[in-house]
Amino acid sequence: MADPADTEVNEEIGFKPLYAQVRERLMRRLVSGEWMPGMLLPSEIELARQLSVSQGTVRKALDSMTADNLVIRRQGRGTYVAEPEESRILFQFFRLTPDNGAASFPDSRVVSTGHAKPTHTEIENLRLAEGEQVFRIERIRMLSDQPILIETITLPASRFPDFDHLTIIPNNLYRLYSERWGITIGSAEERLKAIAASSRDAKRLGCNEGEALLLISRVAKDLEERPVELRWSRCISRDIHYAVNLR
Amino acid sequence: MADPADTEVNEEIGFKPLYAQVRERLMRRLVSGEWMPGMLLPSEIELARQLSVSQGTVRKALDSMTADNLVIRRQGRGTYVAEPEESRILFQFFRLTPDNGAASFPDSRVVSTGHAKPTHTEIENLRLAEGEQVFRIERIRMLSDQPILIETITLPASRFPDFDHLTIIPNNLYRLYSERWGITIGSAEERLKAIAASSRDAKRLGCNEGEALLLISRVAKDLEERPVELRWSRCISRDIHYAVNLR
DNA sequence: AAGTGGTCTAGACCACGGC
DNA sequence: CCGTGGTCTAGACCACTTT
Repeated sequence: MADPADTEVNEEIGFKPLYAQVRERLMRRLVSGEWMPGMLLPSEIELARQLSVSQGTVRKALDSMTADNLVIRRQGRGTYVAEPEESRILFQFFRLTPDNGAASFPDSRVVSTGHAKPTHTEIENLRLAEGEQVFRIERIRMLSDQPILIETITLPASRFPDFDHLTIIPNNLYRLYSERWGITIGSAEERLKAIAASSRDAKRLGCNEGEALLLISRVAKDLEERPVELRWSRCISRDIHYAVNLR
Repeated sequence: MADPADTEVNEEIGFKPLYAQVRERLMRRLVSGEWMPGMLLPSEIELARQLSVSQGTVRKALDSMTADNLVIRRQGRGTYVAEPEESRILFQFFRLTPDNGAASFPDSRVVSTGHAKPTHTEIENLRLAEGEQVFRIERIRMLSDQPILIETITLPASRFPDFDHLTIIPNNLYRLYSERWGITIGSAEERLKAIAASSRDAKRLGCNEGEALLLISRVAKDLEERPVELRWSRCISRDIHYAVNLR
């Protein structure tokens, strides 16, 4: 029962190590909603028994999921599904940092919301089907009461039914996606450019028209790597920078 | 001999797993220059014998070094010290990508070079000692013959003796650092802002004064995490973006 | 004391590359 | 063919957390 060839057929060129197959089977249970954020997973030994592999193989699968921030392991307690908790989101998905001092979660003020027909860019980035509608949110975010950025968030209406029924839009959207629609954001791709502030953005941000702004466009993806959210942020980078670690 | 406590003293709170100790011992041999880029390391079994640990422990140490791009493992051949080769550098340290098309290594044209007294910023970022001199390079980089960025590179003169004796300054500086001074760049921290083009930069880049530019400031570090190079790049981001993957 | 993840070992077989 | 790294297993002990 320990032979890789026993548990799954290896046809043609497509060999996959057993631990990768185990990871996929665990991922399926995550995606299906069987294991919700915050929940305790079965122990390594129990999972090994269920999947008919050794504890070491389960461990290697769980280690790779830990590296991707999908689960959190605590010695003596067990393995938990990662939660979209503020401090983690801040660390993982928010790269803006004050030039002096530590990063913190910025407050938000919603400017507008509503359904719309998607633009060409939105259709491409969110891989929308023909005729699919989107929901847009525009909001201003501030650090210590200073507006620092204005962002336009676009969601495929089909994956977020009744978004417009929300009475309030919380600061931490990724937690909302998870709790209300069971959608977990697992990764994101960001692209940065420098642009000149439009008169509209300048007015909202309280800066000069034509001032250089950092434009951050983000495509956030779920656990199956499907694009879920498109976000355009225009940011005053006078006292703030975008930080990246290269290794 | 397999007991962690045997091989190194674990005092007070400072426990370190055996594989981490092995990694440190291997790192020491890398840093010392015993193993130069491109060289073949001893096999896992041989290293295990030398260090009196199991092959699995050596493997865990080498795996973590692989994750940090310090060594490259090839099944059937062996484990090699990573080289500052163009395609790898491009992937690891160069995040600028054309909006349409793949990234490529930009050409360079040196504008000026010379020794100088460091600025306050340079002293801080490079952690220079009192009175230490720096060497500065200013160059323009182009993609398909279009100037896209101008960069100012600052090096501590003490770590790069006779830099001014160079007849030509190659495009791939990190390979030069490695071959000429045995300095390997292992990681870098980048900070991005949007700024308005100065008249000087505008002239050199062929853009309008006041146009929004992407400012990228990078501190590159050696294998011991000591800062080695400071680089300020001002980039025209009209048809180019800075790409980041968040996971 | 019992259960969990974390570390370490030893041995087996496989896939790959060069002889 | 042999030696390499890659995978998988089984079993031991450790450190941590809860009961």
